[in-house]
Amino acid sequence: MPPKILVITGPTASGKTALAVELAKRHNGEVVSADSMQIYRRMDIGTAKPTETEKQGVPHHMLDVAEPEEDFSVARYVEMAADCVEDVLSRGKLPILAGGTGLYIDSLLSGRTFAAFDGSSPIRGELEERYAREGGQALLNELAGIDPETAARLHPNDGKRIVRALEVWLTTGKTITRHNEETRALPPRYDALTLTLDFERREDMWDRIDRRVDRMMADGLEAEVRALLDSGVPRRCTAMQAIGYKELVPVVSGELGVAEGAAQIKLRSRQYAKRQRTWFRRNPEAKRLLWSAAPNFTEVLQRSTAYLEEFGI
RNA sequence: GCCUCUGUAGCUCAGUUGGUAGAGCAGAGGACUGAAAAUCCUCGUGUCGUUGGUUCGAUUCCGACCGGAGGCA
Repeated sequence: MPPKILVITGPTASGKTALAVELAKRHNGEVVSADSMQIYRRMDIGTAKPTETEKQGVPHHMLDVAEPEEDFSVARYVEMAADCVEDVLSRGKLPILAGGTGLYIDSLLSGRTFAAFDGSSPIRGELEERYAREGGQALLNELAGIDPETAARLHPNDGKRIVRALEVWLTTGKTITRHNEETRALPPRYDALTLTLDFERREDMWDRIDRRVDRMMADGLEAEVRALLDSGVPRRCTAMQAIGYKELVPVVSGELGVAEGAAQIKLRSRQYAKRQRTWFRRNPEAKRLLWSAAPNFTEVLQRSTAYLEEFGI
């Protein structure tokens, strides 16, 4: 039986950080972050990275492990996070995986492997160029001759996935369909109890998001973005695609008003939360913890503890 | 007070030479295997401001009225 771990997830601003810390204190745990943007250093306010005060002395892993100008990836995340989890387990403590990046969580738990990827190879760049020049349908037709299954499920506009499917074929000689079959057959790496936080009514979630964005702006998010740009972080890198950052680039350069920028962040956060919910909904095993109009932390803690006992942690 | 423009989907606006209407944004649902806070797909009936008139038929033409914007006094 794979080792047991606890997973806390949910849409943005649903209280994952606070619950993770509370449960860590009660169950001798350490937090392993599962957040695709909190991995970057110097991006604290906009990613809602837990502060020292919020951590309450509980060790946190997978925060600040990359520079903003670096290109991070799921594969790297799984590799590093797995080491963290092993380390926590080896010290006899409970790993608590907490974060909102569904792909990272699922990949780590399932023991999924990723097809080889050579960052120095020109293959991806060439495919992207062909996609731009010849169009998605042309590449999709080509893919259909190699991997008809993948070609059938991809849309001509889904450039990213078409390019990756061809890239996997060209670099490994194996279709991505074949690779997926193999990796799905692997046994799960961990036996996870997943707690999914959410709101009963989405208006309450929107409220929380709005208030959080207001606080971020008051805490100096604009200055944080400016500092990143001033230090030479490229506008087009992965880190600058984070919500709260890309919206403030035009504010820093004076092309957009602060109020308009903040409104954009709120809007994009709501849309992001919706996508997260779609992802989490497809895990039928997860225990859902819903906030009612007035968040009741005591009750959620009680229920979490009951789930933990039932699960045998 | 007079003149001009304007009132169509939650918002911004098209449009119908008279046969009850459609885009963008917002919103909803879904997908997702090395960018994932990314990327991609699907979904558009609403007293066409109100009320009379003309007409077989009006959201479309005409009048009045009620909002809004601008101009002249």
